[in-house]
Amino acid sequence: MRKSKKERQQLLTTTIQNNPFITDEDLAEKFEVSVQTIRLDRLELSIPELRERIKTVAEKRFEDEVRSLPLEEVIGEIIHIELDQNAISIFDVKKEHVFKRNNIARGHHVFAQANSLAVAVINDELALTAKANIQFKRLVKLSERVIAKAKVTKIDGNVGRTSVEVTSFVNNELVFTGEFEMYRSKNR
Amino acid sequence: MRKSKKERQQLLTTTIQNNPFITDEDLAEKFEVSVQTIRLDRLELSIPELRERIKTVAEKRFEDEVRSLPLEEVIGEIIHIELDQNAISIFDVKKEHVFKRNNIARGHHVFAQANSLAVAVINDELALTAKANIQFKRLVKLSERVIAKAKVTKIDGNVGRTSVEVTSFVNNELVFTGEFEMYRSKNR
DNA sequence: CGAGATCTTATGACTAGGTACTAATAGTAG
DNA sequence: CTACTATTAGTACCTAGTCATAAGATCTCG
Repeated sequence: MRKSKKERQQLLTTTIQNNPFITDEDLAEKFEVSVQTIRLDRLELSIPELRERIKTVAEKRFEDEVRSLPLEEVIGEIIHIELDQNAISIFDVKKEHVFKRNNIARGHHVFAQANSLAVAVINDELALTAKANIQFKRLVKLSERVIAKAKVTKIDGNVGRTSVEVTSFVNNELVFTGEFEMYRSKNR
Repeated sequence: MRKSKKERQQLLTTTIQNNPFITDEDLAEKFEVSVQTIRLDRLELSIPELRERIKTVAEKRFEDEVRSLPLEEVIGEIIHIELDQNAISIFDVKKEHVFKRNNIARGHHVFAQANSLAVAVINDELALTAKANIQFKRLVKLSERVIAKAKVTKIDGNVGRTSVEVTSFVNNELVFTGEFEMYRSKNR
């Protein structure tokens, strides 16, 4: 039994919400219409294509992961700080921070140092990472000393966001850069 | 300065781990090699393509969502149960379960009924949804009564997984089906 | 140094899952 | 019947690859 357009579109919305991984072809089969009709429906309903939907779900997951890092604890030792200005921390790479087979530091330790410093430099105990754009420039090895320098580049009081740039060095060689966008609780 | 293949591949692994959303083209630029070389590297390292990586991240997120539903509470009323065999529950759709504009039930309530029944039918207090393959067949409306029937289709003691099939009806009309794969704590 | 091995690059054919556009057909209402 | 809406089909193009082949560049070792 064929459904009315109105009915089909409503069920389509629900179906996609509950399974973002479904192709237009499978939807066409499920609703007993052509692929083109499904696409017209999606267009009308402003529902993005499969890959875009998947990407959106994945980005949420990625954000979740970035956020769930242990922010309470500063990774490394802060040797200088001017709140809402800049800060510097030192992190010595130890055995437990590296892969056993090659003594290369796991990426997330370097990231964690930078991220926690980005949090610490903000004059707000409840600051939280909203977004991060990061780059690893060079491998970091066992026994190396990572110097992270954080600089607050923008404070936007209206939307409660603060931008922090972190660069990390080993012996004056750049090993990591990150641009962090942070929530501040004061204006949230 | 160009890196050795070995060095490049190690850094490539880390870079992708930390940013699964990066294209081969961006990687090629970053490492100052051709796109083909990046692809050969990925092949050698068994790192999947962008879209596959994104899908994997998204699937994890989706699973997280399915799992984070409130499983402790049975949605609806259980009117029949034979543990590790089958079960039936009733769920009356109320005002708070529907969209205001059209009185159609939000998909996740129908799912939650089925999922919680799948949990309840298992003779294990700590059962958890590992995976679900679900289909909405028909819209469910305000004041309709959803009858969910769960059947345990497979108990695999070795890997601690149990399969449960749930079908939901309104006035004997099929509105939802789901196949749930559950963790059981006893053999986990 | 030269040969062989390894690595890198380029090209072409193909895939999946679309978007955008055009046009024809079918169904419905006045 | 006409006008409108809904549906279907087809074409050209896109992105981000995979796979295969082959040539060029670089490295290593005798």
